[in-house]
Amino acid sequence: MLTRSEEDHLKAVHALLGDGGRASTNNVAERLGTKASSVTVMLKKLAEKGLLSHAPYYGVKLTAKGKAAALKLVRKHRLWETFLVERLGFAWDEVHEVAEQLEHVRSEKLTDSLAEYLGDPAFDPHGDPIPDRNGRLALRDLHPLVAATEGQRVRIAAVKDGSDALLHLLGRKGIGIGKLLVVKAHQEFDRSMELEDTAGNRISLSAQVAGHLWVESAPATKQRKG
Amino acid sequence: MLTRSEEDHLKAVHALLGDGGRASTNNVAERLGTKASSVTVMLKKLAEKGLLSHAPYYGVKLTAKGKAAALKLVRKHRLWETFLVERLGFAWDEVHEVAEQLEHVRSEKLTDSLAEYLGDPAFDPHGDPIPDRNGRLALRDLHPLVAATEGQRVRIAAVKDGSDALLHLLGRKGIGIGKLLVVKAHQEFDRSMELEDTAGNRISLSAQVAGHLWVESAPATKQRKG
DNA sequence: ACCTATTTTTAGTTGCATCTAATTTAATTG
DNA sequence: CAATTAAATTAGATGCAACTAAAAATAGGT
Ligand SMILES: [Mn+2]
Ligand SMILES: [Mn+2]
Ligand SMILES: [Mn+2]
Ligand SMILES: [Mn+2]
Repeated sequence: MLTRSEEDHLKAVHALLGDGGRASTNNVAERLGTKASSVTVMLKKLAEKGLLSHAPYYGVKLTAKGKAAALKLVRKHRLWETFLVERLGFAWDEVHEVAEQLEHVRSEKLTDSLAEYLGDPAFDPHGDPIPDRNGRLALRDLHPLVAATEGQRVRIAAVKDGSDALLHLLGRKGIGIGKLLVVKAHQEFDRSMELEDTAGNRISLSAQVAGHLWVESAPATKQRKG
Repeated sequence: MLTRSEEDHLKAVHALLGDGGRASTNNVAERLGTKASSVTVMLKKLAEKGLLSHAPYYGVKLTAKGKAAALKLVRKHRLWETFLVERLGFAWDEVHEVAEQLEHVRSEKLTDSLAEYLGDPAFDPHGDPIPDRNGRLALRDLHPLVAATEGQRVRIAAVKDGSDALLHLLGRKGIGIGKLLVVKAHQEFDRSMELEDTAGNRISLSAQVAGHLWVESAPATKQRKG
């Protein structure tokens, strides 16, 4: 049985490794708002419990057991986010903090009932995939928006590493998951992008904002969502 | 800001006092599955924070602030129970433990959105009243089932202090909140009761079980629920 | 290859929530 | 009303999760 703190550390390690990155002690500490020394102690404890292997001064690697446990937490976090947005009417920039608490509620039945209630969603409100009961993730062919060429039609598919402030800004600009856009221009000067939505509205995104957006190529004919 | 343990102690004190009873250190400890010495320490802390007054060796009384905080917790607990039963399909004997966790999730917006989503219910799955935003409870005229006279029509309105095992048993006997029953007989010998439902099925309840049930008198003509 | 800056770990401390054991206070009863 | 019993509190210990400060190990630059 993991404590709440152990769960948060495990999830942080998983998230950092998942980005192809390395889960350094400092990285984890920064993500959790604690200090490196505290993280070292927790990593030792997680290693003790067989969730990861820890080579002091080198780094950390999740075991199969650790990976499975982390995916369960990710599943719970994203299911709750989905519930908050789709059922309770939260904005997508208001859910993270609450889901951060809800993910620790312990009940297999709760998680599975919630998933079923929501229609076993494959993606959360930020476009992140929701692991299924067995930890499997839906696969998609995503591209960074900033790599899209002028004239290309794209559909917003995910916001990666989006702070609440970024999400709020995007919301105000009318950008959400599923939104169809046409790339109008890449500005050489500041690498900002000009886009146009299906209603003909112009949307300008700074390089910093656009860099967080991932898209699917959108066939000109078919269309899923406004 | 209260810790989870402080919240649980406050809620226990409120529940024990509410039954007209006294919230003795031992009562609280038993309710929480801890020891009296631990409770003393927590009561001192809650008194420190202005939620209750504690006269050592005498007893404890909630302040207005403490009462309000306790009612908020009760509200959250019962709203979650309602959600679990009405939306996620939990049985009424499966929700307490999970709600015991969910009640500690901190978010005003979550509580209010959940209440609204559920249609601002006034009673939880066990027939207990759900405090509104301002801590107000719906009033009803309830009577103990064991005081009902032979031939009387009653509607099950609440199960008081029901363990999960009791709730499960009642469920198996087909008894739930809103159920209409006619009292057929009180057995002198063991104080058990014979009842009949609207479909003509006979239900026999031991004194121990019947003692937990509270009813409204049911007018012979009008009828709310099967 | 050595020195230095950075990262990580270890050691020792604090606050919290529990426990057991000892003490104190209150209640009961002969 | 004194003695006994029961209840509550205090004292001291433990485990957890954090911290700061000190030590150790690694990585880079000359
Ligand atoms: Mn969390
Ligand atoms: Mn998300
Ligand atoms: Mn609780
Ligand atoms: Mn209830």
